[in-house]
Amino acid sequence: MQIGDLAAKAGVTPRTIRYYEELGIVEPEERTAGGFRLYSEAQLRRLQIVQSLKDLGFELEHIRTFFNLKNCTESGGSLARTLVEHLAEQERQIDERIRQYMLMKEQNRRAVEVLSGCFCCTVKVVERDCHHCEVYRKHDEVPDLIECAIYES
Amino acid sequence: MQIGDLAAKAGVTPRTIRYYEELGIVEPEERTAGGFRLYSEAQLRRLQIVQSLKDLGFELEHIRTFFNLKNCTESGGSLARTLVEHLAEQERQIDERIRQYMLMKEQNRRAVEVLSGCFCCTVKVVERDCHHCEVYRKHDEVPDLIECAIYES
DNA sequence: ATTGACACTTACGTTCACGTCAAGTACATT
DNA sequence: AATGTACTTGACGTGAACGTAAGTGTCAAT
Repeated sequence: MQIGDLAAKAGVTPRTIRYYEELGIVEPEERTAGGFRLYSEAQLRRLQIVQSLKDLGFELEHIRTFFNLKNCTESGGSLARTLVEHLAEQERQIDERIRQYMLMKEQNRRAVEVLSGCFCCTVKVVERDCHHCEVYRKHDEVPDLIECAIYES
Repeated sequence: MQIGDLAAKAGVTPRTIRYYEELGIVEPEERTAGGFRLYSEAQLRRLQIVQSLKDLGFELEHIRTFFNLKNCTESGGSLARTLVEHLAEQERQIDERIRQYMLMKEQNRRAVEVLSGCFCCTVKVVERDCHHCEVYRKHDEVPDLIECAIYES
């Protein structure tokens, strides 16, 4: 399988594959006498794994270290532990990301709530009876829609 | 308040503030005779709003148009809808990401389980007589990423 | 008046994940 | 042997959000 075929199957461009090779993420299984890269299903699977990891928000450098981890045989029997440690660290990062997303979600929810429920908070319009706007009117400020959305719930 | 003070209060660098000014997001309230930018609490609040919007995934260019939109009366109430739509889409993406992370966490947990309990599961070694390996091989349950780590080389 | 801390503009540098040429080479088919 | 397509390496380009440096000016205080 040449690089173009692999690229098509993996849904990426040849450039992407060469870039990954440059980073040490995917190596061609072999080369033709003329220098053409040749791949097998194994590389396709690896590319798919890379896509998954990318979708999860991991950077290519991180992905590379993950793949390299298993190529380091000198650690001998402790490799299992190394992997476990790596995975533990990964889990901490996942937890942190989930926490961040939860926070974003909460902010998001509040923003949507305000924007949906408070139609008086439109451009340059200050309704007299709107609680949200009232705060701003007191300070003689035209309510900023976005301010209102983010901070007043 | 000079740019350095504002930057400190907003938790950004002066460069960032100048950059925002360049983009038309934050203008100094006035300038000294010598050209120093002077700010008030209003600009601090706006910077905080920008941070919030950034956290919500908006790009600076997008943020700029939002701020500009509120100064243009003809947009009427459509700005609120635009924002709500964006936030709804944003929420879907957040949910999806959280779901993915949860999946990954589960995969991770199982991988740690295997690796901790089964020391034969080192790189390139899948012991035929290993109970743990056998179980996971039978049920084809070894998670993708870790399968790669354990079974491939 | 001098110092030191801060500010000013201009402009090039950085990171990430590739895109996009360019000039030349290889492979498969006719 | 000729053709057409895909491949090769190398190098420069992209965009978002700033970082960093150079050279110079300003402000408040001593």
